[in-house]
Amino acid sequence: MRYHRIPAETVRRLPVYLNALLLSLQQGKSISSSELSAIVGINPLQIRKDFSYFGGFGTRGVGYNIEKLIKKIKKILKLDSHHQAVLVGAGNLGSAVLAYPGFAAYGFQIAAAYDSDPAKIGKTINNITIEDAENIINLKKKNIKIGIIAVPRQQSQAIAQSLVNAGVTGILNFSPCRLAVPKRVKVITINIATDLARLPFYMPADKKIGFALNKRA
Amino acid sequence: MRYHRIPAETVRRLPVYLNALLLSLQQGKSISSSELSAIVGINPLQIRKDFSYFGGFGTRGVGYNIEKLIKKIKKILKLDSHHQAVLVGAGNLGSAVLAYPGFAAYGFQIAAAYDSDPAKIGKTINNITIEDAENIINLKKKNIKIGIIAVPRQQSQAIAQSLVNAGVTGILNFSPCRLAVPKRVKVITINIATDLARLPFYMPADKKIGFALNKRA
DNA sequence: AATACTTTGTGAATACATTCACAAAGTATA
DNA sequence: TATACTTTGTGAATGTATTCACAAAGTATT
Ligand SMILES: NC(=O)c1ccc[n+]([C@@H]2O[C@H](COP(=O)([O-])OP(=O)(O)OC[C@H]3O[C@@H](n4cnc5c(N)ncnc54)[C@H](O)[C@@H]3O)[C@@H](O)[C@H]2O)c1
Ligand SMILES: NC(=O)c1ccc[n+]([C@@H]2O[C@H](COP(=O)([O-])OP(=O)(O)OC[C@H]3O[C@@H](n4cnc5c(N)ncnc54)[C@H](O)[C@@H]3O)[C@@H](O)[C@H]2O)c1
Repeated sequence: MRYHRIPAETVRRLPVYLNALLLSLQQGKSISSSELSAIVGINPLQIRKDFSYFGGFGTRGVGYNIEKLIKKIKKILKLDSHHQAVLVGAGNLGSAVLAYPGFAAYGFQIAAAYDSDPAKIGKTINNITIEDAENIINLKKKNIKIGIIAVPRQQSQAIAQSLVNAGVTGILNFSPCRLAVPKRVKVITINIATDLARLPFYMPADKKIGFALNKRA
Repeated sequence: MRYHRIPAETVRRLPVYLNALLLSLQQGKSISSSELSAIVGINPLQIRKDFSYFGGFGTRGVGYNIEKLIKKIKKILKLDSHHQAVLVGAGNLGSAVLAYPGFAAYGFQIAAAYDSDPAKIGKTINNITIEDAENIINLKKKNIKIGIIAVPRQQSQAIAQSLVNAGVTGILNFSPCRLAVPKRVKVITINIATDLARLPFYMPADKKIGFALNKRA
């Protein structure tokens, strides 16, 4: 079981498989790579290769035991234990994240939320009372190692710094900017605007109807 | 100028460069690949290689003319014309997207929003009045070709179908599922939960203090 | 038990992406 | 104008990821 050496692209796909497998639990006991492929839209050969990186454990002629596979993927991704996270910035996006129930399936729980706006501090969303961002200290003692940043771009670096100082070693960042952090801290940035911005590149160009008519004439 | 042949990874980075360049416009007239690198956190060699795919246009010894570079990237990404989009699902996440002013910098404008909840239909967010999702028809006539999906997972496929029927050829999907669409339609899925789920994999394991003490003793 | 069929698993081949090494073309300075 | 310096640009080399071809190991059927 060589946990290192798992390709980054495989690590990116594993949670997608996990998501599909959790939904397939009711369907039956086992699932084949081609059935899984139909759900997630990833080539079955790729799926088998991905699983092979941490040791084959399907049964030939049948497929993969779903429960076993879920356990295995959770272990690889370190999702076999629960994770507490804090949210910083309870604005539009932050509130949506705070209200989302879907993180629990992966073992995540948002344990606290922070903002700097006095109008927001003290309010409660989804049973979490928003605290003053000044109080982001010693999260390690509460066993919190994940921070979610949803503050304006200009404030993100300072917040990242506070989180790291408080003991956070993993950050999910929604701000459209790079965060400078120590090497041991992992940052995953979700940049909604840049994802939207590459959509037109892949879209077909408009057909010029006038031109088509000209060709006909 | 071979617009095809641009690597997918380069297309992914171009909007990131664009974002940084728009912010650098005030700073000066030109920017070097290493200065840009400092902002975006991407190796300068990689940056130059990326730009070289659509023809070198920096000046050696100086760098790249920022305005010219912005124009060029916008053209490649087809962001030189404006794009109208519709949002479907004005819930927590959808409302955040609707309220976000940052898409305008890339030439995007949300022209309409839809929901199926009678309690939401008729409400106005950011000058957009939410319409009944039944009315997603003939968007092509209004020159709308981009749809943003922020409805619950179970409803996403049906909404995708409606959007495609209405003439949409590009979809930004926030639902944690695959969407089956015709080949000509491009889907980019942002799956916040799966991005969060691969964070623990990269985070350092806890140091067991007790064990460390034992070693000392 | 033999045969046909299904599905996993893997080394090798291919495709794709990044990095290297260095030439080319500019600026700045004496 | 020569020399030093800076920065871009690119073919080749290296590294990473995907796909191919096929063996291996199971199930189902006769
Ligand atoms: N909403 C979107 O669709 C969207 C899209 C792309 C990117 N983003 C990015 O996500 C981030 C959040 O966006 P949003 O739309 O929720 O913005 P928002 O303005 O609605 O929310 C930001 C929140 O952060 C709080 N805040 C500001 N400074 C703070 C500080 N120092 N400490 C703690 N809290 C602080 C504000 O009080 C506010 O509640 C931004 O960086 C934005 O660029 C959002
Ligand atoms: N909020 C998050 O942080 C988060 C994180 C990960 C994924 N997501 C995904 O994003 C999507 C939206 O999440 P959300 O938190 O905004 O959910 P939400 O429940 O707050 O909003 C969903 C909205 O869609 C509307 N809707 C339902 N069926 C519809 C239909 N047929 N046509 C039009 N509108 C319809 C609902 O009325 C509601 O307003 C979901 O698929 C969710 O899984 C959200």
